[in-house]
Amino acid sequence: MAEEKEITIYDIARHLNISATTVSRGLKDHPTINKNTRKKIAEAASKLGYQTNTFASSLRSKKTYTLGIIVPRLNSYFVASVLAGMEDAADKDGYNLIISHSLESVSKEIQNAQTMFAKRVDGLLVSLAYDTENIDHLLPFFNKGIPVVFFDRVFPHNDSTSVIIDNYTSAYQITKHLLEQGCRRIMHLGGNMLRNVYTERLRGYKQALKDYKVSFNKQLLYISTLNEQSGTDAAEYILKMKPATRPDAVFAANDTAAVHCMIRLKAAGIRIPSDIAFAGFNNDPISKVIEPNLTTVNYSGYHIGEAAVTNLINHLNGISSTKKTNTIILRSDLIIRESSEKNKSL
Amino acid sequence: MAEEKEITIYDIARHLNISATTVSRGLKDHPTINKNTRKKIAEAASKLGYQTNTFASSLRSKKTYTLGIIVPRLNSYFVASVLAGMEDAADKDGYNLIISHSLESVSKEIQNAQTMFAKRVDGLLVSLAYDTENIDHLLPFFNKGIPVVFFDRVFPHNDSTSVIIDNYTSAYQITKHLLEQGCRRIMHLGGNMLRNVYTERLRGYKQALKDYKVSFNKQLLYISTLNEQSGTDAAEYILKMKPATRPDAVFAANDTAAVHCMIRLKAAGIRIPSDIAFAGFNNDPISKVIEPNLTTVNYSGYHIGEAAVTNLINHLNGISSTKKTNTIILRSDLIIRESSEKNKSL
DNA sequence: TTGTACGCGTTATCAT
DNA sequence: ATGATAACGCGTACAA
Repeated sequence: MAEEKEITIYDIARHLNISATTVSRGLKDHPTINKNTRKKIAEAASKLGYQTNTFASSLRSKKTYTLGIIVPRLNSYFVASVLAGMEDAADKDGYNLIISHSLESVSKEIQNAQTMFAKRVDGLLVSLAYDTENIDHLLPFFNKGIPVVFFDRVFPHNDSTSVIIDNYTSAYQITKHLLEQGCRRIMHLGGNMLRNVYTERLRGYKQALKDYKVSFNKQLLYISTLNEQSGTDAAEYILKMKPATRPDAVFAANDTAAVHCMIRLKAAGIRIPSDIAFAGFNNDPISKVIEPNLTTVNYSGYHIGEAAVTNLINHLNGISSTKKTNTIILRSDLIIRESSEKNKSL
Repeated sequence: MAEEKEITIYDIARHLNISATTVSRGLKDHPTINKNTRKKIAEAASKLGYQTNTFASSLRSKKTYTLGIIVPRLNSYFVASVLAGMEDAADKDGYNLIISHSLESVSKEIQNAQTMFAKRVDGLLVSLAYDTENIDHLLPFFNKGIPVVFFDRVFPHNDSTSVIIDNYTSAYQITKHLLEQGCRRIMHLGGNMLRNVYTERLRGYKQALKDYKVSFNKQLLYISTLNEQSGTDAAEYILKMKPATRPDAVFAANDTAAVHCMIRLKAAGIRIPSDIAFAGFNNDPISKVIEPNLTTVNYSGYHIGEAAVTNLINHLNGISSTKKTNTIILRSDLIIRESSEKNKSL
């Protein structure tokens, strides 16, 4: 209840019989301040319980030490890992995060971008919504010179850095792996073709087929939102096919779809991997729980988040420029588990 | 590169030949402003591309429209759901979230609290770290009258609201269910006894045993951090017991521990539920993937987050007081799946 | 090395 | 219904 007045640099100044300017400088280790005075200022500050007023500071300096983050959805294990990495990297340099989600819709994404802009974030980190077709809503940032870093679901843009993994190669490897297991009718569960991650995974899939002289079959491409329901639906789609034309393998663009497709197929008596081999993408916790364990691509959301923020902060500090480093590609590895080991099974 | 100057209310004022005061009032729908002037102001504002400077506003009004959130860890499905609920509720009233994680350690939690305080958040939402023993680090908030809302992992405090579920009753119900399946040697995998959620779950477990005249056996209580490794370790612990003294059921305080304990036991040839029945807590996605599907307690992180933020904002608006509503208990339901249906199996 | 004086953009107070 | 003015707390050009 005691509405105590805030301690300001003036209080410290008065306390020490020096000027507020000196206090201001002393507090941020300005080079021209006497070591002794600086020490006295620090002591007085902590004694009086001084706390920098970030608004006053931001108002003057135009710096907020706040980064804006827009993710498609908060409740996903991958996104949560990314945020953890971002928070750690930001914290290390004294930055805070303002986080919002687009719920996979452009309109909310636009609104979020406006909020971030109004809040004057020092930089923006974005993973695009499912249906975003252009990035006009980010123009205010570009025009004002506020750095934007895309991660995972990126958009080609000259002045921005993108932090991704090599989706093409990973998809290629996983498809190649299935081909080497003897699979020839490999179905692909893909996502929205507006998003690089899904087009690249499809591209890798197609290229692998080509390299193995397997022609691409449109019937074996199933595009969806890749959620639990989509996985189940894909299974129904497969079950409706004549047994002879059914796929002998499924490569899903994420683990959620793969796993729920598996569950439905298993319930229908399909054996995995002997009838149909499976592979997913993400190395989600569920991939280690499903039986048989799911072959997938592991990549660290944590490191993506960390790299994205570190790059952004470096840029803010003038250490690196977003023009110089346009794309950061993080490692991703194929993890082979029983769901695709056709030769070992039985 | 074009470092354009920001548009201020003075620019609008000049544009319309009125005073900045009027503009300020018009912009926020102050009652004493002429409808017509208000309209003109709004038009000029959008025409000139005006954006409120939140720092200047916060500096003057002492209001930040920002809520601080401290969670134990970001990368958990439950936490992610909570954040989604919080973000939606906050967004509805124009509030932003600054999110940080304690990584389950008090020291980081203390540091986070200081940052939040320095950033002058209007309110704080906290779920405590694993080893937090007191909340002295929140005293600055209490002293300054900044409302604090605890959620999930709460701490008894008179001036704060807690948003939780009835962990005791849920644990009681789940234990009762196992007892009714005929289980008599029910093992409990519990968490840190500093945290309400785990003490309450243990309490419910014990009470159910008592009501069914089953004496509590210390050997059947396994306290851990409840992560994947802990689940596996618990399984090893069980496997080391003489078969005759092994539990005939396991009730874990979260799904992660339950599932990974199951996986290890299954690998050792133990049949579930016939040899050992299983129940978890959380209704995590993995509970629907493990075979047999895991009996658990479902409760919505989303709603917890939503309720916590809504309550906090209501309090800030003076609609409700944290003194009046001290605890909000959200519904949670027992979900019975095959992992515990002893009578149906075989 | 330290101090003076002013401005950042908004809102509260008091006046008209 | 509108305006003039000061104040919020800090940072910096300029001065000493």
